[in-house]
Formats: sequence, structure tokens, C-alpha cells
Amino acid sequence: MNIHPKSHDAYKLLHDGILALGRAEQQGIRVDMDYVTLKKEQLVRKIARFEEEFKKTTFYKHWVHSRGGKVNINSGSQLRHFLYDVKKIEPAKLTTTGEGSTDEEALDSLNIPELKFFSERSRFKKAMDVLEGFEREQVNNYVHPFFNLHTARTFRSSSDHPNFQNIPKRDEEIMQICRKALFPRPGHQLMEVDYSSLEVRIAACYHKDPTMLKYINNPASDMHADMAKQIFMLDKFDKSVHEVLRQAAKNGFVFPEFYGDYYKNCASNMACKWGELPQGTWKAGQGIKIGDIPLADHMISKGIRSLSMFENHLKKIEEDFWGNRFPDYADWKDRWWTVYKKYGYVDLLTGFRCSGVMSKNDVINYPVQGAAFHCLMWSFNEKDRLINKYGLNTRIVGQIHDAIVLDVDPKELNRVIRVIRRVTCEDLPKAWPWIIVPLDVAIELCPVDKSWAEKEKFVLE
DNA sequence: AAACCGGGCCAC
DNA sequence: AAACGTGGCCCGGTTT
Repeated sequence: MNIHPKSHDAYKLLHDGILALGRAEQQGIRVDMDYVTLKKEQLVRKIARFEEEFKKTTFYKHWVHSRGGKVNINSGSQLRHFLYDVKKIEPAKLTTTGEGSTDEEALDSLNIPELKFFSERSRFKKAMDVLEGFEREQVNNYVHPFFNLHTARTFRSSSDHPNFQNIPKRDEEIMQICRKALFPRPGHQLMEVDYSSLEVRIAACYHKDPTMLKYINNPASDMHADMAKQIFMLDKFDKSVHEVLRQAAKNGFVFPEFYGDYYKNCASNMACKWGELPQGTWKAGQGIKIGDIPLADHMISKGIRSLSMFENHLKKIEEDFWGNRFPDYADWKDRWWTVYKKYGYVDLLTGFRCSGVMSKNDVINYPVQGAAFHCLMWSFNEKDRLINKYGLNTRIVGQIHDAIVLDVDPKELNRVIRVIRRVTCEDLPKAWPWIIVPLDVAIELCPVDKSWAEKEKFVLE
């Protein structure tokens, strides 16, 4: 892995970047330590309650008995041994080294109700870890997350102490607990600017697939809804009614396929993890409603009567996906792999070079992931330069791969939004002509003096 | 006691 | 060919 020897721009991007990121690190994000102290006390009690309930179960008592009285509730290997060696349950899922898995999904499919206390405990334990991280790293009520440009194989960034790039978001309750700790400076407001579907758009700059370019250029079109229609065999697709199916198609098929997954994994994952599909058994009456009909009945009526039939169905859809829908994208993947095998490296559109031992999936993913982040980095640098040039009180405080987080002076709000839209969506494509797709950002804003949990969509009037 | 590793889980 | 890409952190368990 190295930088393309001819690319001065690539050096400059990182040199400017490390300075701009350093200023964000120095700025920091305010932590409400009174809240952290109070919330930690509540969490200690909450975690203890789940633990007590769990310890009352016969499942736990058997576990303790099997070990002669000593169980560590945090020990996955002890749980694994008890489930798969002592009780001789067939693991629903294996780890990479072939052991029985004890992750939430695996435990769920064992249908052991007592384990619910265990998984609930884990959720709040996670929140506890995040708050303890903030507490440990704060100095005078500010955390200063580090942003590294020298650690990721893809030329992305990483963050640590504390990691600003993996604070819980999707589990609403856990998100609230964690993000209620983070505040702007007094009198200011936090703002997040996200590039919309950045990796998909940057991938299109490499492969230039006409169908994908059409999807990107036409905001009324919807690739994931189209795939949901095809996968679930629906003639018409009402997005508001079928949002669950759209998400299932997006997260269970389209993105995994882009990353290099294939139909077999997609089929079994979709059947149990996404879209509330029936658990592989395809029993009539199961699943969400399509009109008045449960999804399972709908699929059965279309001739998909079992998981293996669904697998075969997805196999055909995959062939159509790469063979007919995005053939130029598929060609690009093959070409890229051929180039790597011949020369031993692939070059990013941003002047960097990935070399070393890579799989085919690596070869198609690294350049996209890296170049997408570099778009963010360029915008970050330019925004930082303008804040300094104009002498604003607003500060950039962090970055999450395709998003910038700012601590905004409300008096400067309109100006900041204007500048950031111009920099991210207009100036960047002018600076980098290889960007042949429109870029778009979504802005979220917290009220003045409110925490990061209070983010709301900001709509330009 | 430190170093290392696998597994799990959070983010994009 | 290969079979989901990139990170960081916590934890238990083992090796050094």
C-alpha cells in the first residue's frame, strides 16, 4: 500500500487533512459530565436488574451447575461451551474459526426465552461502555477524538480515544443514552452534514454503468424499491407501505452484492434477519402484510414455497442484476481484478495506489471506499480553510467517513449552510473533474444548547 | 504482568 | 476467483 509516485495532489490532500483534523481534535466536543455520572448510576442499576432476572432462570442455574458454581456472565466462551458442548444444542451459526456462535442472532434462533434478559443486559452494557469512554477521555468537560489518516488499508480515516465514528445511532434508546452526553459549546448548536449515498456515486465514477448513472441522475427513480419489487414479485410498489421490504432489498441484497457477497448468503440472511420474512420455514400466515396477505402466503402464491426455492429465486435475480441491469458495473469488476492480477496494484481516482495481497472483493472495494472518503476530506479541508479565512466562530469538530460534524454559532448558521452546500456539492466536482455524478448532502441540526441526540432534519426553505 | 487473539458489536 | 469491505473497543482466555 503506497501513494502513487506521481501524485502531488494526493500528498497535499493528506497534508492539509492532517492539519484540519488536528484543529478539530483541538476544538473537541463538550461532554455533560453531570449527565454522564447520573446516567451511569442508572445504568449500573438497570444492568444489575437484568442480571438478577437472568440469574433466576433455570437456564442460568443449569449453567452454574455445569461449571461447579463459577460462571462469568461476560464470557462468550463459557456460554458457548454450555450451549453447544454441555446441552449439545446444534449451533444456528458458526464463527469464522468454526466455533458455535453466541452473537445475538445465533442466540435468538435458539428460541431460549431466558436469554432475553442476557441480550437486554448487553444492550445497556454497550451504552455504559460508551459513556465510560467519554468519561475516561474527557479533559475539562471536552472530549478530543483523534482522527487518523495512516491506519486504514483503503486510505480512509479512523478515529480513537474515543472513537467518534461508532457512537450508537440505530437503536433509538441506546442512541439517546449515548448522544445525550455530547453538546456544542455554550450558546452553539451541533450540525451534521452527510453526503447522500456517496459510495454508490463514487463507484459510478469508476464503472460509469449507464443504468446506475440513470438511477443517480434521476431523483425520482429508486434502485432499492425496484429491487424490492423484483425480489418480492410485486407489480406495483408503494414506498410508504413497503418501506420494510425496500430496506430488506437494500441491506439484504443490493449493498451486500456491491461489497461482493452472493445470493446464498443474501437468501439466508434475508429469510431470518431482514424484512421479517418467515424464518426459513415459509409457513403460511407468517411475515408482514402485503395488503391483507402475509408475506409468506404471498411468496407461496408466487411459487416460492421454501428457503431453497427463495435461494434459487435470488440466484436468478443476481444473474439479472449483474448480467442485465448493471452489466458495465460487472465488467468493471472483472477488468479491475484482471489489472490487479497483472500489475499487483490498483489506482484510486484520487491519486493513491493500493497494492499488496488483496482478494477480488478488496480490489473492487478499496478504491471506492478510499475515493469516497477523499471527497469528504477535500470538503472538510476547504470548509476549514474558509472558516479560518472568514474568522468565523463556527468550528468543525469531527468527521464520520461521509459526514462532517460542526459546532455552529447560531449567528453564522445561514452563512455556514450556504458555504457548506457550495463547497460539498459545487466546488468539489469543479476541483475533481473525474466526479461525473451530482453530489448531494443532507443536513441535520440540533437546537441551540441541545445535545447530539436532538438532531433534526434541516430543510432549506 | 504484558502481549496477543478471537469473538462480539458499534459505526460507515 | 471467491463468497460482505473498512475501522475501534470491550471482554475473557491464553501465551510469553
